[in-house]
Formats: sequence, structure tokens, C-alpha cells
Amino acid sequence: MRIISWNVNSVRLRVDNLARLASEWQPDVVCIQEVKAEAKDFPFEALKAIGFEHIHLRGMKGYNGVAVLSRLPLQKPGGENWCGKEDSRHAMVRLPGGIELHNFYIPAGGDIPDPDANDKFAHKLGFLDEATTWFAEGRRNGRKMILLGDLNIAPLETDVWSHKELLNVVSHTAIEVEKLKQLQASAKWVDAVRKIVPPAERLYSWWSYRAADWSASDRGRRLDHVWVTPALAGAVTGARVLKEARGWKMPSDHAPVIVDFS
DNA sequence: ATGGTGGCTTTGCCA
Repeated sequence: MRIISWNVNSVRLRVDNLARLASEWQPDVVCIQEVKAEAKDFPFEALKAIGFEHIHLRGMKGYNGVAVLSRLPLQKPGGENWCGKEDSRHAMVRLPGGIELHNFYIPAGGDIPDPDANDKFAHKLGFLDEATTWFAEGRRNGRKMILLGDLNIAPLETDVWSHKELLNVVSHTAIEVEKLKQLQASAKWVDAVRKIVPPAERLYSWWSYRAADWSASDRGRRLDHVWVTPALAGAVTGARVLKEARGWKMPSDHAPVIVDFS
């Protein structure tokens, strides 16, 4: 089984890119973030024609939004609201084999890394705390689960182009890395990508649009993640970031993260 | 220290 996580930055503008991804990489499930469309504007028919007959959308107009696109039947479609907001940042489904899949779009957090001065940063930290508590409640112990998406945090020094220059930049601050670690501990999540790509190796999944040449400067960050519970960790057979997709026509600023399971 | 681009609820706001 091949599962991909991809922040598409508008699903309506990325249908061709999703078709290319499906054709060239044959994923079974693609979890997208920043859909930026509500149901009435979502390209269900075009995506079904690509081969994703089963779609679970949690969308809203203009902002955020997550969806699970699948060749396989999806059970128990749902998703939580977090921090008292209905802002479409979480979709959950059950995959064949009883695997519980959680697709997240964690708040980016604004520019100033201070929760007192910046409500968006406070929201990001609060979201991480709530998700940590939710998974830690224990009712999900031992389950085969996948948590993936745009988590908007690059935790390792090798997950950013310059650890030193990004220490005070939202996405790589100590408080965010600590909160992400707490979320990771909440269900003993294993970073499936770093299980395959050694932590010493640099790896990014996002490159800003605001670069004259994103590839030449290569100032990336690994904001997109795929985690699995211990019951699934042994089934992970491969993982990579499809960097080339950042260079496709009409690209998202994020690249797809691909994980294979036996 | 600054500003750069892209997408949308578009001429401001979010990333």
C-alpha cells in the first residue's frame, strides 16, 4: 500500500498535478491539505476520473481544508474540531485492514513566535496541546494508526536549511519542537520517513514561493510528516519526498511525501 | 533588516 501526504495549496488549481502524481506514482491513498474549497466547489468528478473513487472531504470556503482521496473504500469518515473552531484541519477515516488514518493541517502560526503577542502562534501551540491530550487519553492504545499531514513544524536540525538562522523563525522554534515531541509521545508515534531516511541526512518538503530560484537556493523545511503507531512501524518499507513535484508546472510550494507499507 | 510569490472570502488576509 502506498500512501501520500501533500499540501496542494488549492485543490482546484492542482487537479492536473494530482493526475500526474496518480499516474506516475500509483498511490492507493492521497491525503491533501490546504484544499481551500467547500464541497460545492470541490472537483469530486475530476478526482474520481483519476481513480480516486472514494473521497472524504472536510472543507471550507477559501482557507484550510483537508481531504482523503482513495482507490480503496473508506470507512467511518469523520474528523475533530480543535480549539473551538470549525476550520477543517482534521479528517479521519478507517482504511481496509482496520487502519485508522488521521490527516492534519496544523495552524502555521503567523510570523511572531510569541503566544502573548501573536494569537496565531497561541492557536498553533493550543492545537498541539489539544491533539496531544486527545491521543494520550488511551482509548486508542495499540491501534494501527497513521498520522500525517502538514504539521507546519520542522523538528530536526537537518529538517531546515539553516538550524541557526531559523531558531527564532516560526516552524523551527524550541517551543514548537517540544510540543511536536509531546504529540509524538502521545501514541508512541514513529516518524515513518526518518525510519527510512537517516536523521543525519537533510530532507525538506517545502520551499517558499518567494525565491528567485527555489532549487538553486534550496532553502527548504520539512513541514510535512507521516507518522505510524508501533503496531504499523514494521510494515513501513519505503519513504521519500517527491522533490521533483515542486518543479512541476503550476506547483504547490509543498512536495508530496510518499510512504510504502507491506 | 528587508522583501520576495501565490491563492483566495481579492485591492486585505493568509501562507
